[in-house]
Amino acid sequence: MPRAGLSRDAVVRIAADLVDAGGATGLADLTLAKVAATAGVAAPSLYKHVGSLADLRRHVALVALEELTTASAAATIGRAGPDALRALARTWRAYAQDHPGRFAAVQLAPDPDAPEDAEHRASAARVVALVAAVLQGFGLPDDRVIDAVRSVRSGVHGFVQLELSGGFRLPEDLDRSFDVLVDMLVAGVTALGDATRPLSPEEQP
Amino acid sequence: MPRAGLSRDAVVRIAADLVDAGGATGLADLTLAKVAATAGVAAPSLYKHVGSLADLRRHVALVALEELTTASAAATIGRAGPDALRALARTWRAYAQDHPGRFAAVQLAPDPDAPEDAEHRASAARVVALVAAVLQGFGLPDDRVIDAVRSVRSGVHGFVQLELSGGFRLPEDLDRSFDVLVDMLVAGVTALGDATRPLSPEEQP
DNA sequence: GCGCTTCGGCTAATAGCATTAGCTTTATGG
DNA sequence: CCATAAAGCTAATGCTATTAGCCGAAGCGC
Repeated sequence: MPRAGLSRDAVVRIAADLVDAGGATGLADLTLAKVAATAGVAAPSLYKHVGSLADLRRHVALVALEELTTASAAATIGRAGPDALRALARTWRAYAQDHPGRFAAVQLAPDPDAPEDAEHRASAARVVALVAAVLQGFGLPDDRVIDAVRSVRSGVHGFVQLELSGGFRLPEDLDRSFDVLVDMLVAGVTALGDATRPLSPEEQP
Repeated sequence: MPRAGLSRDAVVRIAADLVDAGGATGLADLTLAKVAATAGVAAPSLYKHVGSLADLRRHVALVALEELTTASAAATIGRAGPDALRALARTWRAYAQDHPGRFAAVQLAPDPDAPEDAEHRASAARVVALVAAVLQGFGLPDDRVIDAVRSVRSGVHGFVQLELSGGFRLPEDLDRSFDVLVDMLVAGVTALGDATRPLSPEEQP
């Protein structure tokens, strides 16, 4: 009986692909049985590489977070302000469309206390830090950055989530609606900076 | 052997309560076994009142949609424009905090084709129509209403979702962040109306 | 009050899942 | 060439949903 030559990474990769193939509910529908069948292995064998089904889901989330961070960084490099924010939003939506299951995994919140979730927490924090960095270009006061980050995450995340779970009816015009939302966020974050910055000469009343 | 006196509504109510007790993941964690235990009945007996576990989840979603619609209507009656929109947003967040499991069920998208989902589709459409009605007060051009509705839903839904799934770190300042987001949406929708409306006399350049 | 029908419960059985325990074989390193 | 660790296996447990078929309780016509 030849050996399958699995590894933890291989198992996670198989799971990530299965999860994407299952669309928006792919993560919920993930089972060890399917992973084992795809890998050509008996289900209990997976426990040599992964702690549990929940553990596997967490690792899929990690992969997704890393990919999303990498793509976001690539998309925003060399850009600043509204330009960077738009690129960031576009990247997130594109990632969700290309990887619906993985994107659902991004939503999995790590346990704030569990030590085995430390890597997950760090990875999630990296994405948030990236958003914060992009928003730095808007000259926000320090204590408003967190509000802006949360607003942007909420808007983009909410749109993408609704879109890929079928929450919007007409499939047409979705691109335009997304642009409208992103414009709102850009304007909102800009206003958040202006509200507390001293007026420039040409803005003087 | 005395009879339990169940009904479909009673079963759904028990399920809805269980789902709320389970927090953000309560809907995913719902099982017929738990419902049966709570009702004091054997699991197969539930099939006299409900078609399947998925069917039960769908009915929970229906209850949640109805409750959310009722609460939203009550909160926005007698209000218009920004005032109404703010009240709507506040109501959604409050509902999600009071009923995290039910709110997660709201996210369940009905099958656009399945005949048994007709009621679900109608109920979901009612909430959307209510949002559209609230946004009427902003004087948007007809073909922009849909963009505004989607943006508002995305922003509010996304924030609430992230909040109750633990996606935000510091529990403090969440109220302020939510206010910032809602202000962005109000300003954004207002701007969407102004952009295409002829300028009033005092706005003439 | 009597019987019939319907309805709401039951038990038993099947099948799929995650997970644990313990065995066996393969690779690997000395 | 052998010892050991890693990676697979089968068997077993216990949970889940779901189906089938039984049986007593409630309500109805008479």
